[in-house]
Amino acid sequence: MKPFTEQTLSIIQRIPSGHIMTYGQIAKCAGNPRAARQVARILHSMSEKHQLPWHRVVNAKGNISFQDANRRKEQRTLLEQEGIAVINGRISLEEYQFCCEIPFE
DNA sequence: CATATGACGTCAA
DNA sequence: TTTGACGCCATAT
Repeated sequence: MKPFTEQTLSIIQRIPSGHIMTYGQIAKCAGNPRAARQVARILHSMSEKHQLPWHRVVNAKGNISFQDANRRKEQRTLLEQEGIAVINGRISLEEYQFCCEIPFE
C-alpha cells in the first residue's frame, strides 16, 4: 500500500472526465474511510502543482465545498464544460459519481 | 443521541 | 524555505 497522499492523488487523477467523486469516497478508496479532511487538504495544497482535476471533487452532498463565490462559479463552469449539470451549485451525485472500486496496491 | 463529513494546521525531511 | 505526510474535532443530518 502506497502512502495515503499518493493514493489520493492517483485516484483523483483517475476520475474520468464528466464524472465526479466525493471526499469520503476518495478517502475510502485511498484506504482511510475517515480521512476526508486529508483529501481536502491535499486538494487545497497540491492540486495546483500536480495538475489535479480538483473541479471533479465535490463533497458528499454534491455541492461545491468552496466558500468563495468566485471559486464556486469557476468550478461550476469547469464541470459544465465536462457535461456535468450543476443546478444551484449542486451536482447529481447519482448521475456523475464515479464508483471507485479499483484495488490499489 | 449517534454517525458521517470536512478545500485545515502542524511537524519532519 | 518549501513540499509531503498524518489525525483529532466540530458541525450537520
